[in-house]
Amino acid sequence: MAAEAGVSQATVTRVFSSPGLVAPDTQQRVRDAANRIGYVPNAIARSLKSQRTDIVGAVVPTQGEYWQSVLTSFSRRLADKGKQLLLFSFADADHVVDALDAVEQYRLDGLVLASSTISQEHLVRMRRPGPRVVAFNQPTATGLLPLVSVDNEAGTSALVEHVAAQGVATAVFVGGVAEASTDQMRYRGAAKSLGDLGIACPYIEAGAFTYDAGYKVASQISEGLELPDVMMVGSDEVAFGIIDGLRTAGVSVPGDVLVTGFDGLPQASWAGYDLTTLVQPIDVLVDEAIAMLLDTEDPGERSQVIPGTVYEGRTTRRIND
Amino acid sequence: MAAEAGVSQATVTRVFSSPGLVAPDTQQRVRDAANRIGYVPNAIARSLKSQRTDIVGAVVPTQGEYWQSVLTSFSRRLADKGKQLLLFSFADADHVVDALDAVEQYRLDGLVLASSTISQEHLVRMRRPGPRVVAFNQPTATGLLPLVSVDNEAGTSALVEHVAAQGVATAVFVGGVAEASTDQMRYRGAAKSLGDLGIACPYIEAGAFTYDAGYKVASQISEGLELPDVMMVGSDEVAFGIIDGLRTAGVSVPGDVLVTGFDGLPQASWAGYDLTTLVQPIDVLVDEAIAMLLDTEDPGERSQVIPGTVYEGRTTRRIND
DNA sequence: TTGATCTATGACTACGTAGTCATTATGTTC
DNA sequence: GAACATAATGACTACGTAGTCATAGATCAA
Repeated sequence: MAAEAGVSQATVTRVFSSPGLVAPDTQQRVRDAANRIGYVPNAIARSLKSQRTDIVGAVVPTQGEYWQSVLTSFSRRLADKGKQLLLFSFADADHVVDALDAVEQYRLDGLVLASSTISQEHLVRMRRPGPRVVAFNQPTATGLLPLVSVDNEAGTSALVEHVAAQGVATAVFVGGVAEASTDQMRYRGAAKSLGDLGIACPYIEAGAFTYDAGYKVASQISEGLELPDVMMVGSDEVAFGIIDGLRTAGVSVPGDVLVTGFDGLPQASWAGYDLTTLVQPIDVLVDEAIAMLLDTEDPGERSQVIPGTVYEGRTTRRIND
Repeated sequence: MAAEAGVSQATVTRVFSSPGLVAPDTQQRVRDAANRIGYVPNAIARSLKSQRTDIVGAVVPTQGEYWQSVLTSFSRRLADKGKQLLLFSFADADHVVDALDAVEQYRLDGLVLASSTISQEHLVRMRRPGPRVVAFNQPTATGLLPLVSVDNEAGTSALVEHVAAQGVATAVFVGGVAEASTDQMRYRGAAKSLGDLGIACPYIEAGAFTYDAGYKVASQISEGLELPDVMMVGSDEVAFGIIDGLRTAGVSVPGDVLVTGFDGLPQASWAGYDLTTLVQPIDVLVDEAIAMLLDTEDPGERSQVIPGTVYEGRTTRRIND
C-alpha cells in the first residue's frame, strides 16, 4: 500500500488516524491509491499495537423480552460511542466462564455482565486486573463488582403504594426464580410495604421468568378458589402469562384480581394487557453502565441504583369504583 | 511469559494451540507459569498472524421481536462453533455502511445481513472480495448475494389455503412497509392464491412493522364499517396490534373477522391472541446461513429458500361453525 | 544571513502470535 | 555401532499498525 501511493507506511497510517498531520495533496494521493487497490486499515493490527480493541463484550441471557431490550439499548449506545459490541448470550451460567475467557483473549475494552442468575462464585472470578467489568441489574454483585441496577425494592414498594390506593386486603407475590437476586429484592420491597399496611404477602415461585410459567401458576391458583385481591408479579413476562391464565380460567382481571408486573416492557402498554408495572429506564441504566465501563477514572466498587416509574395500566383499575 | 516458564516463545504458543507437540512435563511447567503471572493467549495477535478472527458480524435491526429471535439463534449457533458474534444493530439503512466498514477493518470471518429494508444499492456494495456475506430473509438480495430465506410466497399461499377452508369471500392484506421485499413477496403469495379462488385482495400499508402501526390501521378500518372476512397481516407483531385495535373497537376476532399473521413469534401461541400464523423455522434458516458463511466451498450465488409451517390458532376458527 | 521554529515526512521498532526451518536428544534397525 | 527415523524444542521472521525519533525544507525574526 505504501508503495502504491509512493509514500512511507507511517504516512499511510497518519492519513487514516491523524489526517491533520498530512499535507492535503499527499492525503489525496494516499486515498486514491487506497481506493485503487482496496486498502482498508487493519483494526486487528491497530489493536495489537495500541492495546485497545474498541470492542465491549456483553453477557446477556438469550431468553426474555427484557434482556433483549437491554441488549438493543447497549448495542445502540455503544455504536454512538464508536464501540463495537461482542455478544455472549448464554443459556446456563456455565457459559459465563467461556465469555470471560473470550474477553481475556480478545483483550476487550470492557465487559457488561447482565443477568440475575450468575452465581457469586462466578462473579468473584470476574474481579481481576485487566478489562473493566460492570454488573447490570444483578444485585448479587453488590460489593463485588461495580453495579448498575434499577431500584428493585423501591420499585415494588411504589407499586404497593399505587395498589393500596385502590383498596386491597390480601395479596401474593409471584416470583420467577427464588434464587434470582432481583426476585428477592422485589419480593422484599413488596412484603415490607404490604406489611406496613398490615397485609401479609406469601411468595409463590413460578419457576422461570416466562409466560408459560406464569400461565401455569395462574391455572393452579384459580383452581384453589382463594384468590387474593392483588397478584404482584416479579416480571412482566410472567404477568402476561398469569393474566391469560386467569382469564382462560374465567377469572376477570382486574374485576376479580388486580395484577402488577415489573420491567415495563413495550407489551405492557398493549391494549390486550395494559399492565400496571414498574418501568425500568433502560436507556438510563445502560448509559450509566457504559459510562462506568469507559470512564477513565476507576469506578471502584461504585454502585448506581436508579429508580423506576410506575405505569398505571388497566390491570389495577377497580371496575366497580 | 516464555522467560517465566524457562522455555521459548514458540513452545508457549504450542502449549496453547497444539499441545500434542509438547512434552507433558514441559506443558505443565508452562501452564503453571501462566497461572502464576496471569498469562492468557492474545487472540488479537493470533488473528493478525493467522488472518482469521473467529468472529462473525451480524447486521440486524434493533426493532422487532422477530429479529431478536433471529439474533438469539445466531448467537447460540455461532457459540457452538467456537465463533464470536459482533453485533451491528441499525435503526436506519445508512448504518449498514458503517457495519461494512467495521467488517472490513476488523477482518471478520463473515457477515450476516439480516433486514428486509436494505437497498439494492447497498447490497451491491457488499459484493466484493474478502469476507463472505450472506443475506438473511431478504429477497431483494436474490442474484446479488448468497441468500437464506423462508419461502414467503409459499407461506402466505399456505395461509390462504387454510383460511379458504374456513370459508371466506372477501380479504385484505396488511403489509408493514411496501418497499420491504418480504412484504412484497408475502403479498404476492396471498394475492395470487386468493385470486385463484376468485377473491380480490387489496393491499393496505401499515407504515411500519410494529404493534402500534397495526393498532392504528385496525382503528381506521373498523370505522370504515366494511370489514373483510379475513385480514391477512404481513407480520405477527402488526397482527397483534390489529387484533387489539379491532377488539377495542368492538369487533370480534375471529367472530367478525379472521386474522392471520406471519413469522411464528412465541407470543402468537399465547392464549390472549392464539394467532394463526406462518411459523418460520428460524434455527434451520440460521444453521443454513452459518453453513454458507463458514463452509470452505464458495457458495457463489447459491440461495436457500426454506418453507415454513402453518400454525392454526383461534384467530381463524369460525365460531358459528 | 543565520539561527530558530514549524511542517511534512521517513526510518525504525515493538505489539504477541504462527509457521518454517534448524538443532539436539532419543530411540530403532540391521 | 553406524545410519536413520522420531520427538521435542529453539531461532527467526512476517502479520500491519502506532509511537518515537530523526531529517529535510520552509517560514520567520532579528
